[in-house]
Amino acid sequence: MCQVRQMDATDKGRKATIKDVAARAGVSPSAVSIALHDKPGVSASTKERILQAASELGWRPNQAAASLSGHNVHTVGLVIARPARMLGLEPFYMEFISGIESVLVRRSCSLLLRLIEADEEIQVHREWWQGGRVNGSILVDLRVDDPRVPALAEIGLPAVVVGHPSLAGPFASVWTDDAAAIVEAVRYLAALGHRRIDRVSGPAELGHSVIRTDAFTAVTREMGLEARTAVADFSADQGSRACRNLLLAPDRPTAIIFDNDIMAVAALGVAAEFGLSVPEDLSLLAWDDSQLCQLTRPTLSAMQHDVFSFGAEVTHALFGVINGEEHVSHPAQSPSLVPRASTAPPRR
Amino acid sequence: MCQVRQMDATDKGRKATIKDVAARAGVSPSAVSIALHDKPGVSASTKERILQAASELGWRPNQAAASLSGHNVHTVGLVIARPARMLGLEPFYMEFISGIESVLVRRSCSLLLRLIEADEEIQVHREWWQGGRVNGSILVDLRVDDPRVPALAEIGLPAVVVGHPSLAGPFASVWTDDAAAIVEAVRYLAALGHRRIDRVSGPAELGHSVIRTDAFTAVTREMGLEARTAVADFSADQGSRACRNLLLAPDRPTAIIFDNDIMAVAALGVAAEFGLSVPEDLSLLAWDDSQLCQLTRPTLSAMQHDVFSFGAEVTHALFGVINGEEHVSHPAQSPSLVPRASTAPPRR
DNA sequence: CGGTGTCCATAGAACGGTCTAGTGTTACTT
DNA sequence: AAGTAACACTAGACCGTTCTATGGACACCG
Repeated sequence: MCQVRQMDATDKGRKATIKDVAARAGVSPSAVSIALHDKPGVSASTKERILQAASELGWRPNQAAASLSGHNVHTVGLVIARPARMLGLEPFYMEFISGIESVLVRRSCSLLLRLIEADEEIQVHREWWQGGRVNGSILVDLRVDDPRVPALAEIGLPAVVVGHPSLAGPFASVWTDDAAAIVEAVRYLAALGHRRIDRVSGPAELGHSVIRTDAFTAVTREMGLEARTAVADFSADQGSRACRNLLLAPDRPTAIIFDNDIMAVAALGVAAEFGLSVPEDLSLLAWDDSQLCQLTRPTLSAMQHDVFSFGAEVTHALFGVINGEEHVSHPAQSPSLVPRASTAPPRR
Repeated sequence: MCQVRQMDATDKGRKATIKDVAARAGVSPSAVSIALHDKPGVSASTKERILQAASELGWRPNQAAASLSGHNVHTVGLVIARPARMLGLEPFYMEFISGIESVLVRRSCSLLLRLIEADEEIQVHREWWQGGRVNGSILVDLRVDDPRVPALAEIGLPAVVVGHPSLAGPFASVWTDDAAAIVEAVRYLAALGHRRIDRVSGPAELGHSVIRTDAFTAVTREMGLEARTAVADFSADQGSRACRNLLLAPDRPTAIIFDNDIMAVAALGVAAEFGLSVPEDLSLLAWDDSQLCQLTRPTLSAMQHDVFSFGAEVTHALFGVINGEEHVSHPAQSPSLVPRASTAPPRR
């Protein structure tokens, strides 16, 4: 792909190296390294002189070189396996990334981000970790028996899993209690009087879909409700299709729960198609509350979840892992119900 | 900050190096390097054997090492100077980043992303470029006489500026013709019959705000319209405040143009506060069309702009620069007007 | 006065690649 | 058959750090 750095680039403003700094301060490169890292081994006065020289030359240590000798690279990795187009549409990831950055900023760290199409995620992480380009990574969208878990544990990548510990294997994890949230959602709708509650889930292979589906099945059965889950992929398209299918069934639901906000918004359109008014004929409940839910008419009730803080917490946990702390895993705040205009008792 | 990699990490799954591959294939490390890069110097059979050995060991060259010897690092940089919280709320950046990734994916490249708070952007780029961590960078949010331009040109960073060539100095740039778009917007509103058209702009120090403001002033004067620009910062808060100020003026506007979509959405709320109905009493026109504009009631007319493609084009241009191509600068598609329900002829 | 620490500072070997300047082999000229 | 060109391959320097030895200088101790 892209070529070697341009010639006209390298001869301009040749970068200062540790040697230049050492020469200017009249010491050896080793002394410079020691001074920079606040290690014992140079006198206060020499250190002063070295730092002075470094700042005069505008020198910052070359991280690639530092990484080669096994040092901190001030970078964490994130690989997302979704088509690029979708990333821009889904509020979740951007908020999550913002949350990550909010922690990184404080430590002057960067995020190495890669979107992939197929199943190359393990490769990418290997390359990043073994190539010393990241200090650790965040793993998202865990599937059941995710192959990443054994593979990345094997190479010793410091990582935090976003998802339930049951999915995380030996890795630390930060998760939301999706089962509890599903129970809360179902109880709420049942309390309003709904007896047939359906649900549109995310991809079945995702670990949290499974957890939610299991909890949903259990709680509805326990409460003696009619229930069904249709599977979609978080996109508006598949969300509306799934919603349509549910509404076409002979025993039409009076309430539907969605696994994200995009699909719930799409369902508003489907309800209109069917001539159903929301919430009188059909209640809709979204997940991953975002601005979207407040901008629609009617506004959407949602399981609210502070994704920004979630991202921050995950990143915080990752630094815990990197620093070798124990007991890093913990649940994040559970989604909580925000009733808005899209849920109400069923008609009659 | 974070520590050196953990011990229990490095002793697990020790990474294969070029030497291991060389040993297994029975050749020298140089031969491996040559084979990997498809350079002349090894026979077809040896090359085959080497690649075989490499794949058996799962070896990928260490990019930090490669970077040290002046090689491609498959990474481009992006620094954004906004508070982390805002990033998640504004659809623009996420779509822009998705567009960038859509091009990077095809070349197996990563994006190195950094959010900063103060004026440290030049530092970050220096570190990345001189440290061989990126092959080039994308510069966004250019200000008038932006200090980044001379500083980064000086160190020879390959970069593409997102913004008008007049802001880009020696750098290549990709830009939208904001002046033409402003003219289109004003002509449209004037054609509907509006005589007093106001505008809420982004921060005055941003280069494209200046360009839009100048064009706005020029075209309204030329057409003999009353016009005024209030300055905000793209946030919903400041957007509504600015909008309120404009509506409180004795000669109230019948139409307002906004510099992004968030502020336009916020203005819907302000109109409601004032008891003004949109579009009868007040027409609103947004910029940077996104899902938001279609989800509000009434839907918002907007200057539509394919931000995803824009990001892709910018990235494409950056690879052009990195590969030493000439004539990389070019305008991107101009925003075009999408009339929806928030614009109409003024009452009476 | 020799031995033993402590403190400063340095030399030099990694780290994992790339690349230049070779060294041997062949094969082809003449 | 000697000269040479083309090819296959390698030794070793180098990139910019960090880090482990190690060496001097000086003070303190017995």
